[in-house]
Amino acid sequence: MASSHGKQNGASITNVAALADVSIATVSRVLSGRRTKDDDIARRVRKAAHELNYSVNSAASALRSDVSNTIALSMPATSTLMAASVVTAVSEAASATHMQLLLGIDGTAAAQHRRIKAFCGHPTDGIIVLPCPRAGVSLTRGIAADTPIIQLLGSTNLLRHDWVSIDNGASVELAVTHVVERGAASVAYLSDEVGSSDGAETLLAFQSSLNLLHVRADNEWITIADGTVQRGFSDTMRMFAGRGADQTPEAVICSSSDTAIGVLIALGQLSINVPGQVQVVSLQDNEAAASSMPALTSMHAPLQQMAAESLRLIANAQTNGSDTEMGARLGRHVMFPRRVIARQSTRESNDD
Amino acid sequence: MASSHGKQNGASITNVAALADVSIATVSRVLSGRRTKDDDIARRVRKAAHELNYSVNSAASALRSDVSNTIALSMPATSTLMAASVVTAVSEAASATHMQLLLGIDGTAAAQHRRIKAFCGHPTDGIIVLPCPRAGVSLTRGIAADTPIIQLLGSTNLLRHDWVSIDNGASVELAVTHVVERGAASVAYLSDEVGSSDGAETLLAFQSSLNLLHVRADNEWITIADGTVQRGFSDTMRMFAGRGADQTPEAVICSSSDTAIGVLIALGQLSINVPGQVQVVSLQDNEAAASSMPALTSMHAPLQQMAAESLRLIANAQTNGSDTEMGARLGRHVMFPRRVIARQSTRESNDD
DNA sequence: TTGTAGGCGTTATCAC
DNA sequence: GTGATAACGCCTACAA
Repeated sequence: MASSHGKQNGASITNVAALADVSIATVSRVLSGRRTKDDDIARRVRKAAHELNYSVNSAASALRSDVSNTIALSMPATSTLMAASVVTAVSEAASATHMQLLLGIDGTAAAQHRRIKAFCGHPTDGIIVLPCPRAGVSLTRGIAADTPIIQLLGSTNLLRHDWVSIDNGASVELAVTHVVERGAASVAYLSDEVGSSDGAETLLAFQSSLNLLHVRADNEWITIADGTVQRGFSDTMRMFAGRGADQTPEAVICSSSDTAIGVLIALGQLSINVPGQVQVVSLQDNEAAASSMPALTSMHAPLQQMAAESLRLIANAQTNGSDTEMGARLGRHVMFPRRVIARQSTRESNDD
Repeated sequence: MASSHGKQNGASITNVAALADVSIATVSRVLSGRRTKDDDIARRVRKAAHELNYSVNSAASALRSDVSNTIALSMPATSTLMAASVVTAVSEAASATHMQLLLGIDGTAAAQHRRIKAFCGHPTDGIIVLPCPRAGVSLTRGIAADTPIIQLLGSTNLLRHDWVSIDNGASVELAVTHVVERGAASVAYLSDEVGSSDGAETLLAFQSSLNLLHVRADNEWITIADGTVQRGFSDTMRMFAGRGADQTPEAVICSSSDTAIGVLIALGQLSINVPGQVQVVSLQDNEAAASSMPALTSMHAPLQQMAAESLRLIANAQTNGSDTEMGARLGRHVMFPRRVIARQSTRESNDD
């Protein structure tokens, strides 16, 4: 008769010990790798465990050892591709270190606050937090847990803990460098709304890159608007229609991939060759970028590395403990620039 | 001095009991709502718990009671908007029932198999599985757990358990009905590749809808290709350029939103009014659909309801237990049609 | 209604 | 290196 509860497969460490004819302590040691030798006993234990389809009850393990091999991830409720990529990256990083991943998605800062608090109650080795768009510094107020918390992404360090984020300035500089290395001497920039600090920071970095790399950019080549396909289409029509090559930029950098695809379609209508006459780059990748014609060169955050770094910081915080004074501490800040994914909308490098 | 382990906030049920001057049993009962009265004792307990920032140790709770309030979700590693929406929906459904969510993302069927097995080891009340694209029926081979497993989405029932999926046929019929109710008598269909069984099923259902609703669709109005913006643009140019109104469809249905946006841009170039002369609908929603000009009417799966239904099936399976014979059982199959999100690219309904 | 005590499955501590 | 035993924090019969 099966258990009437949601109980797991009946096999426990006791059954394995009985079958292997050893003590439960030995079973525990063999299966957790705390035993060096690989003799007959070890084999017997592993065989018994396999036969019984045994796997440790992580609740009991966590209860006794205070190590849960579980990390938690708290995110805002944005159904964007970026969010999906973050989840995937963190999940893979967790798997790589044999950790389970607990996920909580919340729409408001208040809900996220409760979520983080609940995570602290769970036996969790660490918590990764992507702050809600409009969250304040009170996100971890009143949460005095020993559990290490680290912030991933976001524009400011809300949690006052370790922080892993994107280097927007370095990213746009890399984009400009990319097209310049491939022969462009003048660049247009179709910017996001600068309401967000990210947008403003990126625009600023773009302008300083111009000086740094001796690139021309007329004022009317820098536009600020939404990130739609149509915006890219209309901006490009206005910028390129009926003008000679010396009155138009040799490269277009867009904040969003959708905008860049609008640019590609408009240039196609105008019979302007990409990447021959004009190169196009997007600062952010999306699903459509790889399948556009020509395929769009775009940038994306190295989320795998950022997730791995987050886990490293958690592991590090655990060994260090909270022995350091926590007064006005702001934690480490690790920044990663986006990487260029070179596709057909930019030329072969001159360096090759 | 803080604990040197990754230990949680020091407060345990014993501390709360001491501070409230009651026994731990009373604390447990009050906090789990198993005590009806709301007298002074209950208040004292809650106050003490709050002051100590106490939250139950779920590992201990799960160990003792065999109910973990945790469900697991196993997904393939596709960084798509759909995947993000599924995760969000399941997370919200879990939160609504006060469940924690354990997430595992895997790229291969073999990895997913291991993942599901690992989930069974954890104290988990149920497992929701989105099968990897090319997974076989061996996905749960050798996993004889009492933990209920249910399949979410996918084209075939791989797990031979309860299954919650999308009704593609009903969805496309709803799309055709939508434009017909708004005055269209002829419809074009820009289909996905029919390599997937989903695509073929949808195309078939589209054709049967034509008869059912007495709608005209010339052969050349039905095209099968990729789901890009450019495809929509070029198909539309070919279909509409230089033709009179009696030679063109009054509505265009697209499998993908990107394709539909290409259609919108092309119709704009041809000065054909949307939705006045031609209505446009996409069978799938994406980020860009709401911000296109005009905003794109599209469909999306009712993932919140599907997630809630999944949890309901899990809860149901728990009470039923595995007392029913498991021989050739295939489980219940619950199908949901996509819903129409009416935006500007289709007209006001005649019924209004 | 309340308190007491036993046990969930595992790991840590101790003797051997 | 091995085995007996005590904890981990909580829930729940059972007794009061």
